[in-house]
Amino acid sequence: MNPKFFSLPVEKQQAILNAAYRVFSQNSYKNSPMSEIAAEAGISKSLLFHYFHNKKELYLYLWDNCAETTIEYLTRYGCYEQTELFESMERGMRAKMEIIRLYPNMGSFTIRAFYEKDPEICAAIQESYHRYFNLKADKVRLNLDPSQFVPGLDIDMMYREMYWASEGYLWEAVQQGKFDIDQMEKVFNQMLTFWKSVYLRRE
Amino acid sequence: MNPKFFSLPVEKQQAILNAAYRVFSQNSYKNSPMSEIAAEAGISKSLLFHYFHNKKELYLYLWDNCAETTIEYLTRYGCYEQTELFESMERGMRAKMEIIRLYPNMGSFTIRAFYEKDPEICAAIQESYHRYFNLKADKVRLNLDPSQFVPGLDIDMMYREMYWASEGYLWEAVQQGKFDIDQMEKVFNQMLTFWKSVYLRRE
DNA sequence: GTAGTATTAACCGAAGCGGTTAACGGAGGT
DNA sequence: ACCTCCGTTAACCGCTTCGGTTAATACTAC
Repeated sequence: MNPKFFSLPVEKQQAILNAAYRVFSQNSYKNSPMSEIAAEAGISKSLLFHYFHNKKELYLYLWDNCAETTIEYLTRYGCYEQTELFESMERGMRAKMEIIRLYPNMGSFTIRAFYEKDPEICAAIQESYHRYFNLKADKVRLNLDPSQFVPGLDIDMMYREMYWASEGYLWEAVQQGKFDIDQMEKVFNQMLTFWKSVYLRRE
Repeated sequence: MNPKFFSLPVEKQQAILNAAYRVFSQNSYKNSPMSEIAAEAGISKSLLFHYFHNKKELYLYLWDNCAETTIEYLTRYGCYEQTELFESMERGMRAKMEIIRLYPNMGSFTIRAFYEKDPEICAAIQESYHRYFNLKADKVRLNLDPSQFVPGLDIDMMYREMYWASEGYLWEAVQQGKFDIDQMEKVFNQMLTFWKSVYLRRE
C-alpha cells in the first residue's frame, strides 16, 4: 500500500477505513464494490486505488488493522491484567466502546472476514489469524472466588449469559446503524450493576 | 409472481427461498445478484426468473413470507395467549427455533430488509411493515406477579437482559452459518432454567 | 409419436466491475 | 508571470456481470 495514506489528515484516514469497514461488513468480499467505498468516503475511486493498489490489499489491511487496534485497546485498558470478574468485564467493555467510537463497523467486519469463503483472501485471513492467535493466546486469568456469588449459581452459564447479552445489545445497535456511544455506555453500566445485584451474594 | 412456484415440491420451494434469504441477508439489495441465488438454490437463473418476474418481486415476496410465517408460528405456539413470563419466553423460543429450522436466515433478512435504504424497495417495505404492525399490535399481556421474583429485582432490566442474551446467542449461531437446532434448543433450555434459578424468589 | 410442461443454454444490451491514464488545479518557489 | 510539484479526479479501458429474454431442449403422459 501507498505510505502516503498515513500522511493524510487522521479524520480522512478514518473516513476511508470506516467506509471500507461498512461496505465489507455488509456485503461479501466479491459483492463489495470499491466504487461504493470511495463514494462513501467522499473521495474518487482513483484516489482510493492510489492509496491501496487493489481491493485485496485494502481488505487485508483492514483485517490487520482490526487485530492491531484490538490488541492495542485491550492492552491500554488493562484487559490482559489479572483482575476480578466484573472489573474485567468493565474493562473489556470500555475498550470495546472506545474501538466502536473510532471504527463503528470494525467488529462486524472482523467476524465476516473470519468466515469469508472467497478463495482469493480466505487463505490469507486464516493464516494471519493463527499468527495473531498464537501471539496473544495467553488467556486472561481471573480471580474467581466462588463464594462471592449467590450459592448454587451456575458460574459458567452466568459467564456465557453475560457475554451473549452484551453481544446481543451491541448487535442491535450496529443493525440500526446508530452509535450513540454515551447511551451505549450508560446501558452497559446498567447491565453491570444489574449483574452484580443478581449474581453477587447478598449478605 | 408465477403461481406454479407453489406446485413445486416443498423442499425445492424452501431451497429457493433459503438461497434468496441467505444472499439478501448477507448483501445489500443492490449488491445481491440473482445469479448467486439461482446457483445456490441449484436451479438456473432463467428458472428463477420464471417463478419471480424480477428481483424486486422476489425480495418483496420474501418480506411478506417473513411476516406471515412469523405470525403463523407465534400463533401456533400460543405466543399471543396470556401466560406467565418464563412460559411466554419458552413459547417464543420454540416458535423461533421452528422458524429457524425452516428458514435459517429469515431472521437476519427481516432486520436487514427493515433497514434497507434502496429507494426501489424502501418505501414498499415500510408501508407493508406498518400494515402488519397495526394488524398485530395487540401486545402480549403477561401475568407479572412481582412477588415471585427475588426481592428488589430490576424487572425491566431482567427482561431486556434475557432478550439480548437470546439474540446474542442466536446471532453467534447465524454468523457461523451452522444451525444445529437440537443443540440450540438445549442451550436455550439451559438459559431458561438458569434465569429461573437466579431471578425467581428462593423460598 | 406427440402434446404439453419443466428446465435450461445461449443470448441481449446495458451497466458496473477493478484498475489505469492523462489531465486538472492549487500551493510554493523563482 | 511562469514553472514545478503533487494531491486529486474525470474520463477511459477491456472485461465481466448484471437483470432479464428467447428459443430450444429434456422430460412426462398419453
